[in-house]
Amino acid sequence: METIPLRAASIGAQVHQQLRDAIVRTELKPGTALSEAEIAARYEISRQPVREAFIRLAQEYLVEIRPQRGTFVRRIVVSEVLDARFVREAIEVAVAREAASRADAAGIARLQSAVAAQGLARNNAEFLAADEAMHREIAVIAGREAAWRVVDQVKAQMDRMRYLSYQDVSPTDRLISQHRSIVEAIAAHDAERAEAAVREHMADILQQLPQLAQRYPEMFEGA
Amino acid sequence: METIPLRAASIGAQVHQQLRDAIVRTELKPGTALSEAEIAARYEISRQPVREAFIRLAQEYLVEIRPQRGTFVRRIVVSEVLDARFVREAIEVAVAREAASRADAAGIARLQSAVAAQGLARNNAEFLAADEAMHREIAVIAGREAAWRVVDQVKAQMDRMRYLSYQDVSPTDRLISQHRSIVEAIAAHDAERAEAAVREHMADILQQLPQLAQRYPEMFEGA
DNA sequence: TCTTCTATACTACCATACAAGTACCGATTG
DNA sequence: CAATCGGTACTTGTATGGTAGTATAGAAGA
Repeated sequence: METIPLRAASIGAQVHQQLRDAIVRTELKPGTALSEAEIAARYEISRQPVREAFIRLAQEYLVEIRPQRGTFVRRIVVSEVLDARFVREAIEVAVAREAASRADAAGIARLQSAVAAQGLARNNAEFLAADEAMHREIAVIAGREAAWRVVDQVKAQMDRMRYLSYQDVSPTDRLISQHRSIVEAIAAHDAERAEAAVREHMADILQQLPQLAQRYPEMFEGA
Repeated sequence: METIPLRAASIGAQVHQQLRDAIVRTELKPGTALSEAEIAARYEISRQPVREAFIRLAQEYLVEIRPQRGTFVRRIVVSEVLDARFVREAIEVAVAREAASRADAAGIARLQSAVAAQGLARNNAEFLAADEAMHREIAVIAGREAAWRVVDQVKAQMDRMRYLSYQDVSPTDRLISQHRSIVEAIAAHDAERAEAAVREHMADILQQLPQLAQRYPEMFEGA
């Protein structure tokens, strides 16, 4: 048995990953100017890998490259967040329905423990991680991990908004109880109820959007 | 009134666009080896923009970059085509329902003429272009152009398969009549019927997939 | 004949240098 | 004082050279 060396990812890919995380968690605030040279200096690498990371990020709508001017973390656009929710809801509803019809005992157990883990999260970031893990698990059960990849990309815009509410004002209890409803519906192999539960959940996630847009106007696009 | 200069896209972006088209139309066949140097020479540019185009294509799952080995047009994977269809159906159903509830007279007229145009297509490529135009128009009517961008990216895998059937064996008549059903449902503001029509349509699009996989085994992945 | 080694010709990756465009600050001029 | 011009310090875009890893063909050896 040979251990596959697990090729180290290219520098460009690593930089992309790190910047992406920082942007999604709003450690890099919307509107911030990035610079190939500055980041290259910080990591002690050349500009080229950084540039390639920027290209990847631009394709994900996380930064905007303005030629000869600069590269900027894109501001949050309310309409884009709503569009992301629309797409995510459409996909996740379909995924949840399939999960409801295909879930076995082991999968249901994994879902239940995933929900339980959410109650233990002690801050917003931990909760969001547990949240994401559960949604992904539903996709796995449905045999639609590929669909999750699409959701994962689309929901980045939503996540930026959610990370802004770092105070635990967010009603995590309500979200958890919604998660519980979804899991129960899947466990009962009830596609209709699963769909309804997912839709209700999606409607709630963006509850704070208007307040946040008002509170951090410099991070949002428009007037 | 000043004419905006319309900045020329960077070379890298242009190369990306051209290669993407060629791949989706299967002019560049699945499995083909690409080469930074070779393409750079053909366009008489340097390797760097070509490399950046490769990175963009890799992120769209159209090519696979194998470090120090080469870059290859990804072979068509049947399961990925089916996954693409799943995601596309989920989104387009939601879009069609919204279109049904919001369509006005002008939009309906545009849809009807789009369907009419499909009957005039004289080859597979023309038909597919008209097909795409109509689906996009539905998204416009629904006010969900952003959702269409996601569909557009996901459906590239499906399109490669469809372009393979360049002989007019494909039952375009049937597809057109399905399109007509979708338009009628939207015109009647009947979301339920629109959803059903879209689902039926999506089921039909991949009808030829098994035959194509058997006919062009070198373009498909797996045994 | 079959296997193994070696030279060679690729590949993508990274660093560096240069080019071209933009923003801004300050001096100069009306 | 206001407006304009010009230099400077940025920015991203492109070209090129060098590096390390991979595949392959052919020679040498068993």
